[in-house]
Amino acid sequence: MIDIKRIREETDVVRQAVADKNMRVDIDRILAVDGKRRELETEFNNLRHEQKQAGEKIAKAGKDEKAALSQEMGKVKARIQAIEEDLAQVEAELNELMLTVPQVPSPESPRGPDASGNVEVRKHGATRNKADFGFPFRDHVEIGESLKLFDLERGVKLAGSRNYVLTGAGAMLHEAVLRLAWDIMMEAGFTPMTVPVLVTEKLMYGTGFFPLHRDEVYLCERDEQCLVGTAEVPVTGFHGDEILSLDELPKTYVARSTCFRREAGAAGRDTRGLYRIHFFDKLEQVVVCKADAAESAKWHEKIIANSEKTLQALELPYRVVEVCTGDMGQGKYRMYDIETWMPSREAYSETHSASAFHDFQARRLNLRYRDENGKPQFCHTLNNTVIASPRILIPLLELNQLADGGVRVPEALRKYMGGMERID
RNA sequence: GGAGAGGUGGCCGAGCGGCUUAAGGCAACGGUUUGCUAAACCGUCAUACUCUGUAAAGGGGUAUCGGGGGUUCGAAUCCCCCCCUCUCCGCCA
Repeated sequence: MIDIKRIREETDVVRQAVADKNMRVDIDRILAVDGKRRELETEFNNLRHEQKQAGEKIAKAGKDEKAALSQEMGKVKARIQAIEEDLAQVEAELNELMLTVPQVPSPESPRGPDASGNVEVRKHGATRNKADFGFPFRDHVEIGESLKLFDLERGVKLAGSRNYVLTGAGAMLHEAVLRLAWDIMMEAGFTPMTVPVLVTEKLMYGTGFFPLHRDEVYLCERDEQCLVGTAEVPVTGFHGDEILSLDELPKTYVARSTCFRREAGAAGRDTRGLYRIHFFDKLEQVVVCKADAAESAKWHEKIIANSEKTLQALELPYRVVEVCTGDMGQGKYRMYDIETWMPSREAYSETHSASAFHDFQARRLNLRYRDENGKPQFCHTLNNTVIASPRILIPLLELNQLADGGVRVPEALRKYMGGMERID
């Protein structure tokens, strides 16, 4: 959500944001409905004022006068009820429209229509293609099946397409990666938490996933709850409807959760292996800080650094990409993806996503703090993947495969795997 | 899942149709007093929208007593539905 005043006062800026983000939002309609709302509200307020004053008079009046006044106020009551009905309708429409208005992106974000407009910021580590291995390259599916690291067929048997079961050393590797990431975040001083993964719809609106991305979410409609696609949802919502004091900011949280995604728009895409699946585990970092662009930007850098540190510990080559306006999504102010090199795809592929929202989520969540002058302000929120598995196992297995068919375990993971140096 | 009791400002807690613009207390903040601290005393002490107004400020109005609907000239107060919390019972990792 953005401030409606901004739509009134900086209409062109908002229009440009809609265009830059490749969205369609009827700004004129919003302005019209907002005007109508204010008109009705003023009338409502005036009538209520009249009603309240009359109420005082009636309380003190004699019997006859009381009856006369009451009858008179009956008319006012009817008008108030009519206006209330109109107002409710207008407010509902305005709210619905407002939920679709994008955050105005950073002037520094590259402008572009889609992923093609994203800009590489930096690279780390040496990449290797299939031909560079010096022995017949096997992709992660072949490695996993031969070493019994996961079972895709039985995953489908249990839960349908895009499901899987990690087994044996595969499950161990999955846990090891998450535990390494956990320890890195503990060292960074973030506060760990466990959070519900089945949450209210209100929270999905609050974090900006609804209404636009409803199709991508599993609904438990009988209970009016949703399975989250990321721990960002409950963690960012943790302080919703609160006014934090300045001295308790920033809040730096990290939470592991299973993430559920319908992948509704991706039918037929990335169907092989563990790349695009309906559930996975992710360690997510979330920062809530004061509404200061520089402060917010500083934390954005910090949470990206945490993720890079994790990838470096895993010895994985990656690049950081700045996401352009057309690809960043409705709520984002600025966004970076980290893409890890995957030899089977002969490409860097998205494994992390670092977003700065400014006050977009905080407004929807009513997440505030009291500033230096004691005035409530909306916080800024940010989040980034620390590690998501099993997707990260794709480059991990492929890049560490050995000529003899085994897989080398990276140094940093060995202590989480009982000292195991290789998987055979 | 069954039975009962509740949900009022940052917290405690009164109010159960119109002298409530939500009493009183605690905490917090500002001030007076003081050698310092404490105490005492005085003051401030919700949020949102809106109108008015200013260099800042300020002032007026409306809404909000878990959420929604209803009754009434008038609802924190009465009625209905929902949500949540607590106690007891049942079930359970």
